[in-house]
Amino acid sequence: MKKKITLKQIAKELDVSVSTVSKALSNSKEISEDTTKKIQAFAKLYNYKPNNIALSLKNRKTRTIGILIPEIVHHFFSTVIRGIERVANRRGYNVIVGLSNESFTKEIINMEMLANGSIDGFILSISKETLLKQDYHHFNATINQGMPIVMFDRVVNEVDCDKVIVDDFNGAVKAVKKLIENNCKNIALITTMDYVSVGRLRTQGYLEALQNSGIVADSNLILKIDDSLDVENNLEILEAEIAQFFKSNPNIDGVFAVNELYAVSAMKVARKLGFTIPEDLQVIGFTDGVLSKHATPSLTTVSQHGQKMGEQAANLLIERLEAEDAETEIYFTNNDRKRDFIKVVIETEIIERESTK
Amino acid sequence: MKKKITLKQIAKELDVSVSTVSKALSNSKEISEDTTKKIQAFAKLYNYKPNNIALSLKNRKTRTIGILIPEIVHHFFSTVIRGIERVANRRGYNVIVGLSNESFTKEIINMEMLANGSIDGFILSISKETLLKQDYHHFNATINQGMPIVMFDRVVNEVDCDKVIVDDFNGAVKAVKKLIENNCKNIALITTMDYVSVGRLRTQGYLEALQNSGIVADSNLILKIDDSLDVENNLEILEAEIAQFFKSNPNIDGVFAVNELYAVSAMKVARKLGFTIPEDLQVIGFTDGVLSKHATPSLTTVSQHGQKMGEQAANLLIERLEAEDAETEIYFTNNDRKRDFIKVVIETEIIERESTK
DNA sequence: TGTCAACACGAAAACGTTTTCGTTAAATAT
DNA sequence: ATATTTAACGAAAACGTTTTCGTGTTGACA
Repeated sequence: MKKKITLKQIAKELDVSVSTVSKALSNSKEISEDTTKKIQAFAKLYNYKPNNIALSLKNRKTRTIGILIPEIVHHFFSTVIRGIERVANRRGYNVIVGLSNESFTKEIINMEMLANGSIDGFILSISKETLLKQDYHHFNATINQGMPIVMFDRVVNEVDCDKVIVDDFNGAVKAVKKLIENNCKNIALITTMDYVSVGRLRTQGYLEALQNSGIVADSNLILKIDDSLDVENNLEILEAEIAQFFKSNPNIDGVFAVNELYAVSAMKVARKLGFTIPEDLQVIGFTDGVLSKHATPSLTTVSQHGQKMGEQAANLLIERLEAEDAETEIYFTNNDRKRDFIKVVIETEIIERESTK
Repeated sequence: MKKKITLKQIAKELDVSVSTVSKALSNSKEISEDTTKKIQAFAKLYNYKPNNIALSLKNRKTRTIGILIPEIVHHFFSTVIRGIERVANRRGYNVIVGLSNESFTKEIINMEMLANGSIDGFILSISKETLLKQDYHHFNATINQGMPIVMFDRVVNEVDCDKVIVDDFNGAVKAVKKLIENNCKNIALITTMDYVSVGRLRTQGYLEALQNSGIVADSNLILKIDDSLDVENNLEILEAEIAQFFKSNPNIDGVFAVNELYAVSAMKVARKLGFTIPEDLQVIGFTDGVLSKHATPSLTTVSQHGQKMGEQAANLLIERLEAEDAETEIYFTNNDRKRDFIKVVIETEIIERESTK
């Protein structure tokens, strides 16, 4: 077992100083051609690679990005990670991921664990519990310590940082508008409780689209699911609620659901109740994932472009990190003040499939 | 912006030495009660947390685990990550993830990027391209450098390390046996090309189950999909192949597919061709993911227990890491030799849903 | 009064780098 | 012949810790 070799060992072996080895390996012209050749050959032979931790300590930066998300077994979040990883890797960064599991406490613990030097900045999406508590001190605390944060999807005005979101509002507007154009007269909304910001925005979009077309919203046509319970493992409850909803409102001919699962479940229930899709009932979901694509009938959705969000977030973060570098290196840089925080809005797009006419 | 405070700054502020501060914070009884109190109060006030990088450098271990997987937008892999993260976090470790994207080169680059001190050990699943090339030198190289590896799911005999796999063979046997018991007479297999080990094992299981029941396998009933093409984005090709397959073999009354997508696609195609499921045709897939649960009809599957695999893998790795620690700390430990490499086999389980009788 | 422990703390090394600043010897310029 | 530059290298500091080994000051004891 040959442990990784260090500069010191190379130096000893070749009977030169550590500094000489370091310089030779970086092709410093302080070192003679002969010794440089000799040292580089030796280093190559022993497959020398500088120790990352030592470099991190010296440079006071780790070139790794911390990702903190509520849940990883989730198509949307994994596409975001893929996006982040893509650009991070391309730009020479690593990513380290933490999962809050939708818990406030785990979010804090994870942040503290990573904020002590392990990473240069965060990309995160806020946990449900945190949104409920509306306690954002941990975000502001880490920002105050000089560690930049980029938030995506589930963001919040109370924290000053770069943000990447999808245009939930207009996405919903587009979807409902499409249903209206397709001649739906009684469009239902299946949504979550209000505290997750994205759910609220999509609900507002629904209302807006109706109003724009001169339709008065009927509160009976809005079904709010309590998503504090784990729906994935309580599918029957969800389906029962939806069934009840359809039975109380037999005139429904269009459904807009704020996520994929609700939409697919709605289709499933509706078909059992005798609806034909899209003839009797048209359905549009939000978030374009695997379910939408493979459902029967396949689901028309509002695409969220998770990967693009991840890429944008990573670019924002890295640019800020490297701007900071420049700022400390160049002494007087008043002309190049830190840029303001920006909010990137990713446009949504309707992907038409079989669940609409 | 208050940057994180260091021992040195505390020492200066309180006019003591760095060593005193360090000892006081760890409650060393070398330090008087008075100074200890004072220092701890000050540290708490300024929210002192030791710098992780410095600790890593000093201890020559990072308490972080490197995960290297072919793809993250994939239900199975994300459940594995969830499992790893769960136990890693519980045992005080972080996880850093790299994606090989099924590419040999990216796998190597990622490994080298992480192996230079950033992590203590790897948990990985081999990329398709690597399996094709059968070139495993990078795995053996990192192991030789003293960095332990745990492989899961896609493993290979040529590398000596701990492994966690599912019982692909017996899972397939069980599934096909179930179809036979359910009175299927002509059971088809939809599988991949042979080079991914798991596909091969599942195929063998299929053959074994047939043979056990005295049925001669019919090669016409085996459809091999070339999964080098990106099926997710070429669904039509996949479906066309399957349709052709059904048409050439109209007597098929049972299908075993080596993954979820093939199974769901088979159901979709079959229904379009007029089959009723499960009456005319019964289907079982491998890998229990979102698709299986939400398909119509929902799919009977062989569950892979991704999360459990992740947990087992993490435990194996961490135990080995901490055994190494013990070995270097206690000088004579001949009685406690390094344990042999073990292969944990996770039992599969059939989850019955609507696609079988 | 002199010896020795106990106490409370500091100095320094170590982890693996990079970089600044010497230092020596040879080469060139004056 | 003397002064100055240049080439080639080494020493040491720094990043933030922990830990080993002093060291000086007490107080107790003979």
